[in-house]
Amino acid sequence: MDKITAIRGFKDILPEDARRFWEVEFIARRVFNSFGFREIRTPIMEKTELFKRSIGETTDIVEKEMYTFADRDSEFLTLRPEATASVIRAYIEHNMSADQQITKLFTIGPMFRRERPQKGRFRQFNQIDVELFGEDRPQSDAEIIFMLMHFLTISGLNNLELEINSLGCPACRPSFSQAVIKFLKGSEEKLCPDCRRRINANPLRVFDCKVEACGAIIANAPRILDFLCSDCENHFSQVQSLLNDLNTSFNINSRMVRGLDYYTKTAFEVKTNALGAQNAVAGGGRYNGLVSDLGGPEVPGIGFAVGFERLIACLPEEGSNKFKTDLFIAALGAKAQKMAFGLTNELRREGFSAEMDYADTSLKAQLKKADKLNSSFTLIFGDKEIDEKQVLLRNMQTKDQQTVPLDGILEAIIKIIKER
RNA sequence: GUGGGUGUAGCUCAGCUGGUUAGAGUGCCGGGUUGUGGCCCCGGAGGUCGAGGGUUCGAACCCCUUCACUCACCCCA
Repeated sequence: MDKITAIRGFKDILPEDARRFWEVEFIARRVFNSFGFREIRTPIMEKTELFKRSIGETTDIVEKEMYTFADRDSEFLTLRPEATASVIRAYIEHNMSADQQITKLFTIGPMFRRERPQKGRFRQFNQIDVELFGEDRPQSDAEIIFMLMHFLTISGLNNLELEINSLGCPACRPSFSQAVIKFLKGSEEKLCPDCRRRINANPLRVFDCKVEACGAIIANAPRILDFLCSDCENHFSQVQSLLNDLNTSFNINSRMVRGLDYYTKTAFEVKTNALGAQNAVAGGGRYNGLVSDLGGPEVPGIGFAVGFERLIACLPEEGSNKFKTDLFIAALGAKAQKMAFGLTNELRREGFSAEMDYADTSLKAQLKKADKLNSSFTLIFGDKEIDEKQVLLRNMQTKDQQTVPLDGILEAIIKIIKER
């Protein structure tokens, strides 16, 4: 019989990692709440149309990376490849813009993209996603970037590099795009095959090509920042100055483009050196036209996504965070076993972690098990102790052993555990 | 979708130019202590050598096919 394994690119999160996920989620909720963001949970599947309209028909994500299938009534559904579209859909659907001028939301959960897996890249992966609607002033850009950096820092990451750029808006980006295409066509022969393809498909992508020859050419390419309209330019310089006020250091990367079509004005990325080729731990930007594109009101928005697995991969290895057990009960003989079974579960009902060995093996084996479970105390008793109405309580660290009257044993144990 | 690397015990890995019962460390179970854990000593269990085919007297090792994992490209968190 063949073993059934997990789907390629889908990973089990084993207990040790699950705990780290839990810890980071806990920090995320606390930080985001203090900045006024509230959690929303949206379905992991949406109508395919939603992603086509938001992410862009010609992006790689939509063209070849989505898990899309026909439902039984032949409607096309897609496992979400990112969260922004779903959050905006919910924002529109529940008329949240009518509720308050500014809406701050975050969501945490799995995303799906059918890419070839590699370090830091999986087909199912988790993102922490934050969105802010209804505010276009540069303060909101700076605030959300500041919050992101703060969150990553107190999660335990260091050596982070924040890069920002402005991608312009529908008023100024087209002239830049044209200038880029013109420039690239001028030196088309010297570009790598990928970039030649990109000239037509997605010209801005040429900017982060890793081929050296392309890099040399691109160094002289037009820069988006020279093409910004006065509104975008003003916005961008204010974002910079506000970030400076918040002591948030950054680099301007005029060659940074973002993969999704909907970004306008501010775009940002956080990079780390601990991830191999997939070095972006978080990325985001402003998307002022997206809400209305999806059928909602004219509401500006800005947001970011953190790669959960990538974040955790950057965290320093921490050692002894072993699972702890308050009490192990070593029972010898049938009568003691029966009593231990009740005691173990009563203790659990009181909120303490308790374990025992149903196998009724040697005391040595049971103590070994207690040790393995990292228990603070072990209660030891057999027929002799039951007859004498006195049981033994062993402190596993100090090896001290005391006798405890069997009468009122539960309360006595709880008291001792609490005192520890 | 394209390219490179790797598949041997639960885990990490040895295994020489092909040679007969495939090893180590660690983990697991037991014993040394008839009722006392960690350290130490001793013993045991655990493998269709990723799968299928081929070459050969003989294959973990060579050849072909295939699958999986992994890294990188593409792209992205």
